[in-house]
Parts: sequence; structure tokens; C-alpha cells
Amino acid sequence: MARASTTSDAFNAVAEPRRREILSYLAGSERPVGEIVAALGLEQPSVSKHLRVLRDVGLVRMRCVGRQKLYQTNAAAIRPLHEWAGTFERYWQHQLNRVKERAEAMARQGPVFNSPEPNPNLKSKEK
Amino acid sequence: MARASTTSDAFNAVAEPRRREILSYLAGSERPVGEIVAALGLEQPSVSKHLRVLRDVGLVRMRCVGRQKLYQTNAAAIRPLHEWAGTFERYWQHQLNRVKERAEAMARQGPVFNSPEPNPNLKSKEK
DNA sequence: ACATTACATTCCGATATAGGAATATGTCAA
DNA sequence: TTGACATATTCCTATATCGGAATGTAATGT
Repeated sequence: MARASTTSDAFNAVAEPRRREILSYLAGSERPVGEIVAALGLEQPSVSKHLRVLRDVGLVRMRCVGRQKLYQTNAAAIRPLHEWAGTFERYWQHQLNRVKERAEAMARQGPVFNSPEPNPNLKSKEK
Repeated sequence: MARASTTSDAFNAVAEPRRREILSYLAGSERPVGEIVAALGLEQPSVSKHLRVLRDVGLVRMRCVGRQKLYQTNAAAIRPLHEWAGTFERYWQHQLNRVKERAEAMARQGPVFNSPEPNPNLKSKEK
């Protein structure tokens, strides 16, 4: 089996950086394809293909006006992603607290003198 | 060019549903590989391969204890994802407000009798 | 009708995947 | 040492991608 289709869900669709850029660009207001091409400096067919993927998973909405098609981000479709990531919030806060506590404990134990070459692998110097 | 590597960033890594399951399972506490295999009902090599990807992008941390390796989700690495999705929050709230306003406007105008089959394609009834 | 504009789709090629099977590595135990 | 256990890696194949080039399609202007 290969990797899941980009159109299988929002997670796969936003894995592509350009698609994320497009979503950000189209978040506030609807824009024709040409403006996306100009603004992001991509090839037109490339933009069309990305928009197709985004449309298939419901991340953008399209409206025809004359010969142009106006796209806009359907922000609600990004919510599940936000919520999934949010389920980890309490855990990263936990970790941050641990780092903070460790730093404070070390500070109480007295200052540490500089080593000549700060070694990024040594985490002993935080704070 | 093909699709970006799953190890290129967290967005690509979490595109795979099983990897999301693994991250959720390992969020609270560290677990050996065997438990993940048992809990999620996957093949052991498959789990090892997913863990490799997650480790490469920093989404999990590993610690060796005897002959087993304990993995735990590095929740902080999920934060960028949460924050990116969060930049769209005001937009989906906007959309929700519009829906709400429309509903209230309709309520003020008096109750509408049920149409036999609510057709989602008909947008002609707003206001 | 014809040219032009605005997009979408198709065809191509290189690459990266995920699962399955088999195998390799590393650690503990007798 | 030998063997059992825990995990990782390799090899394989089918598939799906992304970009680029070329082409298709639909609406507008003259």
C-alpha cells in the first residue's frame, strides 16, 4: 500500500506547504486563481491542482463569477485539526512546567560558570 | 518531484492516521513498543517504522531500558501544528456568527413552514 | 466567428511512500 | 555459549504523489 491520498482528509491535504500557503492567503476573503498565482509565485496549473485537492476535502469553497472562479478558505474544515492538536496541550504545558521547575531548582543551587564553548547538547545551562 | 518526505516536518508525519493514534497513545506516559503493538493491533515492524518517522521529526522521544525501548510523545512538537490551525480560528468564528445571525434573522421574520424535503442546494431563502 | 482571457485537466517522469515477509541487531537468562 | 525476547531494518511491490509541459474548456470581447 502506498501513502494515503492527499484527498483522504484535511491532515493529508495540509501536509503540502504550498497548500498551507494557499489556505492562509484565502482565509480572509475570496480571490480568483490568478491572484493566487501572482501572490504566491506558483505556476497556474500547480495552483489549480492544489485547489482541486483542497476543494475535495472541503478546505476551500468555490464560486464562479464570469470567467473567473473565486476561492475562499473554509476555515471550519481546519477546526478538527486544531482540536486534535489541542488534545496535547495539557501535555506540553506539563513539559514546560517541568523544564521551568528544573531551571528554578538549578538556580537555587547557585550559578554555574560558563564553559568555554557552549555545547548545544548540554542542557545544563538553561536560565 | 514527488510528495514531500514524511520526515520533512510534523505536518507530513501526522498525515498518517496510525501515527496519530500512536501519538495519542504515547501522550500521557512512556510505553514500550510491544504495548503499542498490542494496544493498537498493528504489526510490530509497522509500529517500529512509524516510530522511526515520528522520532525523525521530533514527535516522540525514546529511552532504552534493558532490552526494551520506551517511547513517549513530545507534545511540544505538536504545538506548531496547533498554532497554525489556530490562525484560522477568528475566521471560523466569523462564519459561525454569520450562520447564527442568519438563523436569528429568520426567526424574527416568523416561523417558516417545513418544506417537504429540505434541499441544501437552495440558498434562495436567506433573509 | 475568432481571438483572448481564466482556469482545469492530462500526460509524463522521478520519487517516496505503507504494508508484508524475512532478516538483522541487541539484550538478558540459563 | 546458546537461546529467547524486544525491537529495528531491509527488500519487495503497488500506488500516489508533485512539478512541468502541453492541451482542453468555458466565458468574454470585438
